[in-house]
Amino acid sequence: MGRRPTIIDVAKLAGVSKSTAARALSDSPDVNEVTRDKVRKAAIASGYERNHLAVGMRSGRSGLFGLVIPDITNPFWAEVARGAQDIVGENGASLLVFSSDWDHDREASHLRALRQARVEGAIVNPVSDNAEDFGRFGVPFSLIGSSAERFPDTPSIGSDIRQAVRLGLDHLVARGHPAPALILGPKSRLARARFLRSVHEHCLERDIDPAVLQVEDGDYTFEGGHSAMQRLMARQPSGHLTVFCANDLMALGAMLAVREAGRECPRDVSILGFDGVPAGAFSWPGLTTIEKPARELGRRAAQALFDEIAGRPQDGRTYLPCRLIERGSLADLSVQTPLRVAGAGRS
Amino acid sequence: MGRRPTIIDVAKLAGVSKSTAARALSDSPDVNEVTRDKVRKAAIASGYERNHLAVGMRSGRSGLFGLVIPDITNPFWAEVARGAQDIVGENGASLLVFSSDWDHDREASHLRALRQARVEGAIVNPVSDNAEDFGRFGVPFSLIGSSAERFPDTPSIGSDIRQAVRLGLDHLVARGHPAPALILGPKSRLARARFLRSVHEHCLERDIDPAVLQVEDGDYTFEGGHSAMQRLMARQPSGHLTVFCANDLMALGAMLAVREAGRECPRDVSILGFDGVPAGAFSWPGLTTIEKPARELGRRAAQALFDEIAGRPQDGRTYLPCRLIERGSLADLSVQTPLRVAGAGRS
DNA sequence: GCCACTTCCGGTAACGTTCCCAATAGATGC
DNA sequence: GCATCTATTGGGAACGTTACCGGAAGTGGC
Repeated sequence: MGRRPTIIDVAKLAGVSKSTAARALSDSPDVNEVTRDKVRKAAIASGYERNHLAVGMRSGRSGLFGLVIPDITNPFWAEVARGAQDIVGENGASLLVFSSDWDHDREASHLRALRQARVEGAIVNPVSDNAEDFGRFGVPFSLIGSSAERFPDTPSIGSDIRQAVRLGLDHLVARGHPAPALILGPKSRLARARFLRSVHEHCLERDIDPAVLQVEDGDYTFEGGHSAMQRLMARQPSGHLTVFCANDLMALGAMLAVREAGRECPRDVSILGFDGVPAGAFSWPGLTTIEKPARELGRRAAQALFDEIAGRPQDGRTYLPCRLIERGSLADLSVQTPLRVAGAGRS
Repeated sequence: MGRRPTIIDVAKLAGVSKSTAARALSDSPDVNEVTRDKVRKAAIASGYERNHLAVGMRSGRSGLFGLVIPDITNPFWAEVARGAQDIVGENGASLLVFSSDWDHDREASHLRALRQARVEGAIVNPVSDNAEDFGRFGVPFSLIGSSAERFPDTPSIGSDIRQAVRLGLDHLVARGHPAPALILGPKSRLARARFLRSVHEHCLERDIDPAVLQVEDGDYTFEGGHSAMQRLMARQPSGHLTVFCANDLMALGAMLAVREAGRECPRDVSILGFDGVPAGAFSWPGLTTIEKPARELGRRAAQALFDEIAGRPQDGRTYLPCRLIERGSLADLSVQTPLRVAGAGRS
């Protein structure tokens, strides 16, 4: 009894040929309802389960999709994975998940595994800046994240950084912080340039000279944000300090630096993050931040894949809007300042 | 050129039979080195990549493994997934990842998908308390987490709750908190009973009457910890309060409640968590907690699977030790108290 | 010079499924 | 009653791989 039942066993049990059994179980219209019932009962009785390996071989459709992200342990990418998982599951397929650790070789090896598994499509956040790798990938794929911009002619999904930065700057200005300091990522990263460019554009729109903005480089880590904030405070030891961080982890690190320096957020220092990681909700004060639609990113990327495979028209690059989450890390200077200037205010 | 090259193409290009080509590429000793080289070159030249679907069908080994966890978005389970991913990858296989959302039907459907994909083995955190489901699973599997105890005769991995609780209680006693209040999970959960039982055992060992301990029920959420803490503070409005929470999320919720009540942690309230989630490092104060070895859990579960498949002897149930992480949420009453009592102290 | 043995290779079958084609039977039209 | 049509079924081939079996050389011993 070690063997799993095959469709031949089912056919035998139902007293029909394997062709008929296959037809019955795949809802083909060319089979008598009575026969279909008989086959279905036989399938259940024998504990038959379709062998997807064989199906994939015969039909060319493996029912498998691939996801290659930097690290499943990173909450942002976990959300992306979940979104992709959901859509892939809804379409009756399964998802192979890989973590590349931002490593070229690992990425390449995972892509090879994906091809060998004959996945029908793959969602990738590319570490590689070598477009050729993907040109010869040989499997439908959609790219996710900012580095996808390097591959202009493939469908890709990302968050709308320009809109996100506008959202952040609007909020900062409305709260009376017209010229925030910036804690950015390392110069080597494409995302840094994009973020900075967006800030500049929006500053110009508001007649703010971008050169006025203080800039510190971090490395997208907690520690990086922490030391960047220390440098910022050293440069401006008094007065209210406002910081717009390029990600939440650095913002959280900055918050710690503020507290260690004996200053208080948001009384002395205002902090705005960018990402929407869960930890931002548990800090004190809660981190005001701009949330990237991580799960939706994963859903869209998967959907794009199915659309592409089905031959439905593709959008090319899609940018998803971000959302501002107000928690408590931003002081409202717009109320305080008029009071001081005018010396009076209602209630 | 749409077709992917097969081993027959390679054989043709190399001027040998497909049997020889297959042998050459699978490192069989029964092939001349010169021929092997010829085949290898032909394989590279044609861009051949082994079709795992066909291999799986012929050999019965799909190179696929499955993982079913409650939610990949949960940092604990993401770590588990990562551990499993790493071990599976090291063995040249790939991992199918599913999220069950603690839902029976979803779990069942994912297990079916796993069987149909002909995975060689699966790692599951079972939602179901129905052992029969797994008895007839028909695929080697290893269980992970506390509910695995319901399946005594299958290999399973979990964290050592008794050891963890001992660690926590030792630390609490050493810091001068002999009788902490407890914020637990809901009564319906097996994990709650286990945690509570361990606490009782360790209390008895120290001649502490377990009945003295205040107990509040949470539901493992941030909000649940928040309201449980409010109830606790209402019951004991003054004096130092110490709380041992059954998970970090509730501990973080409790911390917020403390702050909202105008009390301060750790000055007025000491909090000990349990899990080791990353967010605990970003709170203020940092959460002192007991870390479960999540990634190692995943690694071990995967390793157990490979051992089982290879026919290596199995341990049955394995409990992995936890680790105390000291951050700042616990006051040191052992110093303070003697000072008050004795009225003097050095420096 | 014959036999046994090793080394290497080719042919064929099989894994489980689906697709295509042909065949059967009954129904319909004339 | 015969041709035609439809509904339903069965038989084979094919997907790409590996395992098994047998054969062809070459080697060495006597």
